[in-house]
Amino acid sequence: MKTPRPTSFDVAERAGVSQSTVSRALRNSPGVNAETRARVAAAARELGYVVDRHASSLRLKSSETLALVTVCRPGEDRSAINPFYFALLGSIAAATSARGFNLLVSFQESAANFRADFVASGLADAMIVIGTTSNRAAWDYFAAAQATGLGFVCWGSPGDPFHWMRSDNGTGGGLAADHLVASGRRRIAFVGPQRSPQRQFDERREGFTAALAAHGIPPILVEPPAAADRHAQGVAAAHALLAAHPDVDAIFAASDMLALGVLQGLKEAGRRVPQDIALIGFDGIRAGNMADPALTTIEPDLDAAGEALVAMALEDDDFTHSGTRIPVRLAVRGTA
Amino acid sequence: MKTPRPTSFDVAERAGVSQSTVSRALRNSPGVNAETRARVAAAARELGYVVDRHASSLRLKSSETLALVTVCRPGEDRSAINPFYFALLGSIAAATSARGFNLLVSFQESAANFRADFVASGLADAMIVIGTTSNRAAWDYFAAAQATGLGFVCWGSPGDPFHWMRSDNGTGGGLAADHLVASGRRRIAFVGPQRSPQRQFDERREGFTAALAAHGIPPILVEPPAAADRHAQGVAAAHALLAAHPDVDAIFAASDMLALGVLQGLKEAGRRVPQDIALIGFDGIRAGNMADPALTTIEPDLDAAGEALVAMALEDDDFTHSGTRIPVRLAVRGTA
DNA sequence: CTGAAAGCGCTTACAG
DNA sequence: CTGAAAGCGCTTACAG
Repeated sequence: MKTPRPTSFDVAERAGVSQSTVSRALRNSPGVNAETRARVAAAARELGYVVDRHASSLRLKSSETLALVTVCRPGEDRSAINPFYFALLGSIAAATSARGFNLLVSFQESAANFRADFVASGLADAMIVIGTTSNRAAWDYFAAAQATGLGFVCWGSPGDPFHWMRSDNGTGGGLAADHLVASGRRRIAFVGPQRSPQRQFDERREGFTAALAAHGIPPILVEPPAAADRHAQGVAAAHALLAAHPDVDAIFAASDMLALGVLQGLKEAGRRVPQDIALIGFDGIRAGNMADPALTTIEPDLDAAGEALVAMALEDDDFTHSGTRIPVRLAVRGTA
Repeated sequence: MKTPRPTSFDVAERAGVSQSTVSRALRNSPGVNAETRARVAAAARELGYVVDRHASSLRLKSSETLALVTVCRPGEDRSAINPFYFALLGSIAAATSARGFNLLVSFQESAANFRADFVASGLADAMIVIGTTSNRAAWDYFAAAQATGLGFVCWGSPGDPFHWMRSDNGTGGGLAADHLVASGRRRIAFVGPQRSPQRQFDERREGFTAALAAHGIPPILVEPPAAADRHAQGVAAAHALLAAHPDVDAIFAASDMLALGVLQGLKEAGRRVPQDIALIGFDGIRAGNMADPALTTIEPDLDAAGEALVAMALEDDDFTHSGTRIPVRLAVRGTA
């Protein structure tokens, strides 16, 4: 596994040129004779030579690498991470790779593995932080890191001091409300955190209630009971809602995981979806599409989200795009 | 964003020692006076100094980084990647981080972004390749890369020349068969690729049919029709199976995504699950748990898989653990 | 226990 | 267009 790797000096010797010429030829610097360049390329190929990225990065003071931190729930199994974040990770990876950059990922959940030194150590040129906003300790840690001068970009809305980007939540909430009202629903509930530090849930609720108000409908607001994860919270919330408002005929859940839990709760209670109760989620996760019926949802443009996050992290030194909204659309499927 | 970072010389000056002493103190080298060490640590903290990983890696010839490549289906949206691979990615990340290593991830799908030079460039110390075995071009590329001397570890069974690790598929197939027979099923089908290069599907089928044979039951074998993804293949396979064998009373699908598609197809055809037809999948993806009814499945121990893959990639220079089987268990939920 | 110095493998200003 | 040389920021053998 450990044959000493060839260096640019080995390539130089084989090509019969100096080491500096090898470097120039391989970096496509201007002013290298075409024939020389070809000879160097051939020698490099024959030797299986690849530029040492550490030496190169050290010299250039840039690593062409982006660090992506995903904040997890403490104790959460890695395979249980909200699939929305995995999907966002995928779109960030695509945007990173399109720029020829590498992506360093890190899942963090507690003081035992909090780390924000990717940029400080030169490992990465910029950092993006995504993941659950429910992990207070993690966000306090990153707030402290930011206070020391480290700039990074967040998805969601963990708090005011951060540079962030998030879905156009208000518009999404409005789309959900309009769709439910247009399909004849009148006793409409919002299931989602009301007193959370997570601004995006407030925005979804506010956009939703504002649109309902325009139709003269006051929403039923349901705070999901505490539970192991969003799905379990949704199940419990459905039962609580039905107990307090048996005549509810539509529900907008603040996230798909919550909505999938609500769907299960409604079925357990013998309610038919969408005949008895219509249901709309938020996020567009794939599992929603495989639910029965398939979950109608507000779907952010994930490709746009990944692209915008990476662009802001890598190219927008002053974070002038902080606060940008990612467009959402209503994806009508089976539940509403 | 670009204040010049402090170096070990800056720390040395502040602590009133030489640069070499700073390096030793910070690396916890033996033979550094405790008081000196403390002074250096304090100076580093005050300056916000972090060791430059490129300089360090260049000197040490080791990057403490693992590269993880996920092979995708060409044209596939990043958010549509089989969630099993995201879950595996998560468990690999956990095992990597437990060793204090960094994880570099790369999603690859076509010649436009094939890359295997993470180790050759010094960026990573080892490489793991996971993802769909259906992308022939990708695996040909990695086979060629391996032929040039690059060693890496794969999940699944893309082909014989690779060092691999995979689920105990045969045992899993047997568990599925025994469970179906024990619950009284007799007209039992296997839905999964029969003529694929993907050994793990063969193994699941073989373990399944062998166990069925012990009960004197011949299986109905169904090759899923070509479709956009496994889920769509499952839907189509269910319809094809019902057309050919209307009296089928149990199905074992080669993967959860396939099973979820089968479940949808069965519902479309008006069959009740599990009353009319029992269904078992393979993989233990989270979406299966949220299906209605929740999908009974064969679940590999993902934590063990991540740990074993990372250990083999990082610590097993001769790949002596190639061929290791990850244990699986039957997770009985709603569909069987 | 500590310091001066070499060297890891590059990139590029400088000189020709 | 090409080469000799400096220097990126570390780690560690060598000397004291």
